[in-house]
Amino acid sequence: MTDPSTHPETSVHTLEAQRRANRQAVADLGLDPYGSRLDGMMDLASARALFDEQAHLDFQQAEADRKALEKASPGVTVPASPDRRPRVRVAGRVMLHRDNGKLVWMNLRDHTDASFQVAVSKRECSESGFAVAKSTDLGDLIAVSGPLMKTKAGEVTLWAETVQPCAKCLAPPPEKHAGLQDIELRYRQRYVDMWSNYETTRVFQWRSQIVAAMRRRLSEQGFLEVETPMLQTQAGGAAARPFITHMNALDIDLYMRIAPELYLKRLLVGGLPRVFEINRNFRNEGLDKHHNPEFTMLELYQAYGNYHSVMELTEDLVRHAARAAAELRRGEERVEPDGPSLPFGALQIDYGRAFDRVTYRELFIRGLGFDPGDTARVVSEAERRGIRTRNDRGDSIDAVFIVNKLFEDYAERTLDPARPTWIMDYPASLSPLTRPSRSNPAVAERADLFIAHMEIGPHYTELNNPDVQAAKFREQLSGLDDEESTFRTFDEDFIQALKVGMPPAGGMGLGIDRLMMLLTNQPTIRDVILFPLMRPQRDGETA
RNA sequence: GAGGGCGUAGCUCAAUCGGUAGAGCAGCGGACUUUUAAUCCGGAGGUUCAGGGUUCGAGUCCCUGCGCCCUCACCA
Repeated sequence: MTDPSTHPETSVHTLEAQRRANRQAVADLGLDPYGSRLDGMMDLASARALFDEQAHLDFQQAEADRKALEKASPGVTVPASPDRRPRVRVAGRVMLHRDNGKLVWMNLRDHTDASFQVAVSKRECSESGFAVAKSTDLGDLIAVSGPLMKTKAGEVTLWAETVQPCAKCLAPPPEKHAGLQDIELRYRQRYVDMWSNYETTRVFQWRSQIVAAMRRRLSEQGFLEVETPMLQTQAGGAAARPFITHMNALDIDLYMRIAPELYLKRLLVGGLPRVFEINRNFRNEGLDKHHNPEFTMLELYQAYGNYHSVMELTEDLVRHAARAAAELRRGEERVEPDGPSLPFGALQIDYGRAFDRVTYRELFIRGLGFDPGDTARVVSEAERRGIRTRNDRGDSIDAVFIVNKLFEDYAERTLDPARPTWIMDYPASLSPLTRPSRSNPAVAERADLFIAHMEIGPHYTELNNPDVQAAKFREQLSGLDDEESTFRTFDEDFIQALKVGMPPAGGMGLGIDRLMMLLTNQPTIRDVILFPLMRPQRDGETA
């Protein structure tokens, strides 16, 4: 292995070469530019909070008195002023560097504070600390210790006594005011995006804390978090194309899961009445501002519940999450601290009031002006609007799919995006795997939550009759084309589990990424996923 | 998968009808002990995404490829 630092001639850019030289200047002081263990460290926000106004004023006064006395009595040595100012040791990334000659001003950033001011004076700082400050580049990590004071302009500042290098930033940093703007670079080099654009770090801190609040809420309500297989021998629980991988030891193909559903239901059979999982699903499909091939889903099952009971649960959970988000985002414009209402782009979404409820049929009539059961009208209206009513072979497409196309294009869009809304009671024929309503077998006991025109999560009354489930599996399999039938199989073991007896249950899935877009006000799913999938770069390639 | 847009200095962005590729920041040399995107003086920095073509002349027009973004399609 060759150390690139000892071979700077290998196409090292000028700017990096300069930084390597500055790193050498630190090494020449006898210091390790890459630092070492430091105890008694404090984050920047905690340090700032420790500032003591009175101690600062007392010290200033004492110093003024001392200097006056020295002036009045030349030759007399006056003892140093008593200093009760809190002393702290902090570390951070250097965001700004203002070198005034014998006084260097820097602004540090860490995960708690976007800008924390440090002053390094040749008079008060250690000799090596001052030298380190002089050779510091933007983007370096440094540790600083000293008392907290306030400048003339009123800014809390660490007046450094020591400055130590922690890590050199050899890569030239983004523009110091605008930050890293290039969208592609922000995703590819998230580690630069995060420190350069402080908002990015905050969004991911919020995401983690909001999900933690949701976990606590579910735990309080008796739900147990579990982890079920991601590598599955058959990809079940949803209708989606899976990723296929291969296991060498058993020489079998495996599927990355598209949903945990069939395993979570096995746990209901096993006797856990309330289970949930927050984890990744993988779907081998397109990607856009609402889809990433791997995404995080909260899936939950409640024994002895139904779709109404899990709707109530979700409504409480989402409201609770919104409250947590509002608490974290307190002080932001259009954020109400107790959380009934949060901005999402131009919208202001109210999570406090009861979510709207509308049945599929009602919404269809509202959007289209006629009953979805009127098949002749459905076909004629579809044709009038240019929607296909025949497939490639010229056969009539089943009316229920035409109804749904009309529904998605003309009815869903009539929803108020600022009002979280449940669409309930989907046609049974559209939801073949859902339990039909006992009072009206034509509708499925299913509800879907929509916010800001995004589908957030389906809610179901689960099937627990093994014979009905088996029949529905078979029905689903019979209608598949060649491609689909390669990865859609009959899950014998799941049917076996249902034969053992699964309690009646409500189940739901909640798209965590989309919910986080809403609660952190981010326009695309990539902005709430730390490392969204990017096509690999083939640099240096010539045609 | 289809259509549209974009790709210029390390970063953020300009460049009129096809006519010598510019600025700010960063970086470099110098001055400066209360600065706030510090300021002042001086100098430096380019395979205009890659490859080909048209032209006296291409960042600009044409073709191909790569990547990103947007819209649509696919997609519980």
